Amino acid sequence: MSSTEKSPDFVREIIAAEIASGQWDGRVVTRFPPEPNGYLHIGHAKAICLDFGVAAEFGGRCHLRFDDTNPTKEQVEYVESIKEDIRWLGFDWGEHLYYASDYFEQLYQWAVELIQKGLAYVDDLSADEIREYRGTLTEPGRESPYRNRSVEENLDLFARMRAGEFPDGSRVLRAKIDMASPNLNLRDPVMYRIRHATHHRTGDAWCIYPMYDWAHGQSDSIEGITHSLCTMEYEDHRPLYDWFLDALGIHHPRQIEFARLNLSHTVMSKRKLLQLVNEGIVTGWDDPRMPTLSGLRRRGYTPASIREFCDRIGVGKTQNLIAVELLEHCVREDLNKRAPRVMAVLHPLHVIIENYPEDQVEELDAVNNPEDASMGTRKVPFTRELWIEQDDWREHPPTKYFRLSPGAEVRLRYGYIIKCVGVVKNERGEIVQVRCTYDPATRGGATDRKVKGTIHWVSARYALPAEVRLYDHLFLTPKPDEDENWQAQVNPNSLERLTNCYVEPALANAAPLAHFQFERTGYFNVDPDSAAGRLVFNRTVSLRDTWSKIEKKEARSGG
RNA sequence: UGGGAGAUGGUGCAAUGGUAGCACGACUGACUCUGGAUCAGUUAAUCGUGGUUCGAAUCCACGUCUCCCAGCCA
Repeated sequence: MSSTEKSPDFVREIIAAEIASGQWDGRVVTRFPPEPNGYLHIGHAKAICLDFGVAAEFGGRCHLRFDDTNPTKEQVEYVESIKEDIRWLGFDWGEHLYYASDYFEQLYQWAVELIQKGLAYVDDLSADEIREYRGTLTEPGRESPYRNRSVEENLDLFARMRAGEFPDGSRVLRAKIDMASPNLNLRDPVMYRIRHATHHRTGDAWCIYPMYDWAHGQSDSIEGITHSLCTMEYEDHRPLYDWFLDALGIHHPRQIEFARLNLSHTVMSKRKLLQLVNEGIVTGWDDPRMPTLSGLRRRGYTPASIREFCDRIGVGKTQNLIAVELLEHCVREDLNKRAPRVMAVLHPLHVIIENYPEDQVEELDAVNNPEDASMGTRKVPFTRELWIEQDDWREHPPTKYFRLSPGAEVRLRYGYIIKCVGVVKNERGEIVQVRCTYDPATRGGATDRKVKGTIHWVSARYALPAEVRLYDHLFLTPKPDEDENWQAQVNPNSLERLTNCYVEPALANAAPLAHFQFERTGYFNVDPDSAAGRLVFNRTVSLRDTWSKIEKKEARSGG
């Protein structure tokens, strides 16, 4: 094994061993089974990369199957977004798009079969009574008084449940397993409940709907799935998964559980994400601060960076909390290679170059991406009046500050070396203008003069106004979930809108979602809110900032 | 006080009875027309106690701690 090669995770090890021993006829079929009750998030990306990745590596296939067994929570809007997000992430289910609802009739027939075998019964207990009869974690449950109805009566009642003769909640179909099992999932689990609700695909054809446990394994079986990969909380369900398949004597996939992804400074449960949306804490499922795939996409994350992230976090069984910094690292790494560089001033400060001719304009050559010469160069207009970053000028520079200050010199990126010769302040004593002179012999950096700092700039005459949205972690603490009052952890400053920014003219026609590096600042993309004449950018992630660390350290040591 | 699953640097993942390694982070330094990138280096870990063994992160025993399960959700 070469040192760069990653060792396979335990899931791939298991599958490889089975295939090597001749199981499954060498076929590997997996599935990604989302419920269309919300948008996909980065945690789903881990599962998608595993499900589709494993299938591809073993020459098999991966199905996309919507687990749509609960009409009251599901919507077509969600199925469309899920399909879009999976495609965007870079995976393809080909012909293999399925819905659990396609199997409702087969599931019904199999339920009838279990009734006939004496393995299922109709229960008239109410939901509350069923809970009461179920017992507790430490005490066994009790058998329902309806548990020993005749096969005929069960068949009749079940048929009438389907026919709509009974109101919601009046009866359920249960598997007859073991009310004393230490595994609660085996205490006669509910298979069907009555719900007179319109389903987004089957309409009003059904008023009884299968529960997850009853639908999932059998759907896997119908599709010939070999490996049903799911998260750890389903481990306790595996005995039930196996029980149904064995009772029916049908194709029996292997369920393997892995640990779900937890990411720092965010929440991942669909319930909580929905709450953030509904309560207006974010602007929608695709708010750039959300850990949803649509949010990450709008934020400027690339599919490759998310796939790389999923690859790096690995697949195991231990509960984890991945630092969001790793995700940020992955997107920087990817964007460093592909994002064109451009200059943009976020907090503008006016600079006048006193000895530069008023009417002169020079077109300076700028490199589009130093990491990739094939991306070429562009022209950037240089004029007497410029905008520079407020932070690139200090009246009283701290030590190790390499930028502009009274009497100091800096290089303007791709331009000239300038020297600060004065400032203009307003009545309140605020600096409104920095006066400089330039050295005409240093155009394009053509000099061996040593200047420590290089700063970015835009021409005041040619720059385009823009809005820039800066984002920070949605939550203040790494693990907001662990607090009952998780919403109190929301970061009130997770969004900062800068409406007075200037970008270089090359950005005039930037396409929505296009990625850029604003030199020395960070990676940004064009927000869909952007329009001609009203450019809007999102900061995907800042550049690594060594200076801010130095500054903090100096401040700490009293320097 | 039921059942299930886990525990390796700050974080995540390896090592499958034989030198505890990789990545992120943090910290040094080199280089640089981005205080970016790149390069070199440093830091830092086997939950505890016993046992088996020439040798234990790995096997055994007993503890400890964490997570999941009492939906007619998935």
